[in-house]
Amino acid sequence: MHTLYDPRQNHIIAALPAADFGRLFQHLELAPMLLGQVLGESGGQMHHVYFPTTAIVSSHYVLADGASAEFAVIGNEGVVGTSVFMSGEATQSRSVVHGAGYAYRIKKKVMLDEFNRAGPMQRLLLRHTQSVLTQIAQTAVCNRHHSIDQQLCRCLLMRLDRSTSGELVLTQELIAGVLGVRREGVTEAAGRLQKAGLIEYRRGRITILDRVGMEARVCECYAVVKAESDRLLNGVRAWAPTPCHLGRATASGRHSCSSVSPITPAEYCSPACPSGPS
Amino acid sequence: MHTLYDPRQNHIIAALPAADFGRLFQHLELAPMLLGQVLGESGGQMHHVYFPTTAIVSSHYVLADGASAEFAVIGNEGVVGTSVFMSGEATQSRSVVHGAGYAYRIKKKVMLDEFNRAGPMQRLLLRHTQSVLTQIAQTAVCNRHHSIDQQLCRCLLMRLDRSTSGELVLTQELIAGVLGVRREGVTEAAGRLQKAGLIEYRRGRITILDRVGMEARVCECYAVVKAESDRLLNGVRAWAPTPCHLGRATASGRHSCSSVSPITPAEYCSPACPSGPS
DNA sequence: TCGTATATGTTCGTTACCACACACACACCA
DNA sequence: TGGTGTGTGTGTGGTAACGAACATATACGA
Repeated sequence: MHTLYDPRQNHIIAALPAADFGRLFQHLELAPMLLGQVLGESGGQMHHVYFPTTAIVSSHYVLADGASAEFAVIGNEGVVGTSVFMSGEATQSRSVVHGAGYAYRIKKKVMLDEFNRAGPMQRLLLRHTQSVLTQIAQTAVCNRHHSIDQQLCRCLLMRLDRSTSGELVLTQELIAGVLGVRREGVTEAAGRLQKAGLIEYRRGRITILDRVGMEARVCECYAVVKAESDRLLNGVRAWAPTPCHLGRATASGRHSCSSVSPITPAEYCSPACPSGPS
Repeated sequence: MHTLYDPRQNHIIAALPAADFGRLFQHLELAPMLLGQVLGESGGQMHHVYFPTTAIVSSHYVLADGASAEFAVIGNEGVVGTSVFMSGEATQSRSVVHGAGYAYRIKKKVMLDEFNRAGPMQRLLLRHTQSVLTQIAQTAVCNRHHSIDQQLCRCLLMRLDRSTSGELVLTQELIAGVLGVRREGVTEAAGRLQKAGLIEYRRGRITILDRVGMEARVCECYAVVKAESDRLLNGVRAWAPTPCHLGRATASGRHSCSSVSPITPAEYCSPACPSGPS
């Protein structure tokens, strides 16, 4: 359907109505994303907004002493550079390419103008920002409560979801930086996963052998973030319902009191609802 | 200047131009916020957006096993219920009143209409959301790298900043839930702070005796979040400059390349720039 | 083909935090 | 005034992750 280089490989671009897409098309610039390339530096401004197609971008914080931790992974489901339209001007985070590939980028000013039209693009961008917000919050809790093993699973699965091939190109050193733990800790955790037959790796390349096994070992954070991301993305595409297992705290039916949402109440807890964490 | 019950005690409301404020005024409803009151449940929808004046609200995640961790504290500088205008419909977080007081609330639909005017209110809300985003991300990193002592300091200082009195009403049990650690850990940390003469406490009431000492002991996260919050807030009020110490990674002058921002470049690094962390 | 940089594996003692158990004490109400 | 509940203090042992030092293996270019 799509050619190899089609901006609509990015879900946000793909969700745009034809008119909006047509207007933006001429401003979309194909940008090769090299492993390790820095898109946005902490405290700096971004001059473009990036819509990854095959690339994977990691956003993380770097503390004064050099310690860091990732709080979001963005692939072709999202956009890098939310601070541009969030009126933030600068961002406190650092965005680095963790999976080589391509992205389409748009100049900051063009993006701002498009955002200020308050049309579909604005809605899409805000939804995505909301999903990133969820991802960050979940990461905060995950960092507090879950083991390195679980977080390694989460890290790998999130990257696999955004990867075109089944093999991930990343070193344990890099993962350690991402998770904010020691490299040795990652070596040990990865060793355990390999011994369990879940993954296989060699010098900077990791292959997930048993996806189901990984999902059984990962903490709930992975499923929650994925479900929320899917919900918000589907929401902008086809106004799909909230997955029912997300409403565990209000299962008494508060969902149905929606008055302004375009979601069809009758669709709640449809068969398409993904299964929750084990 | 303000009466005791004035919505403009909330900084976002206060930053609205007269015309916008006038339009919204009739929809602002004073709501007493009781300690422990739940404003938004995980997975549920919010029917109002809250602008705290004297109340303090804590947003946190609750994991499936009941473990939790706070990722944002919101007082009169912000707004509770961002998911309403972020097109999210539902939120994955839980918002609880941690400081009794008042807030003004607006019905969801009114808020949405106002947001979709794409005027000053939208800009204000997006800026605040960006600041919350920073707060969450920093919390994620803080949870990973910093000690309970430091996080307790951060927790207390953030609440003190948003409190009207110098005495905080919260138990160690509550703090433990906020930080996502054991109650005993908080007892020990609080004991150390008291022994050092920084705080004084008795059964559910904590007084900060030595603010400077607390700021010396807290991790950088407190200062970073506060600076970013101030920057974004000042930005919406008087289009004030980015505090110079925030631009450490791009001190070579990338700030001044702003082309679409209404910030006056000449004002960068003005004398009003707050001092950074020690 | 070999040298080298880089990635991974392994060990040690140390530390912060956890889980559980229980003693104490203040505040409030009957 | 004395009971009761809730908040706080303390101790014991266990564990996950840390910090540092070092051993080994792989990929790749000279």
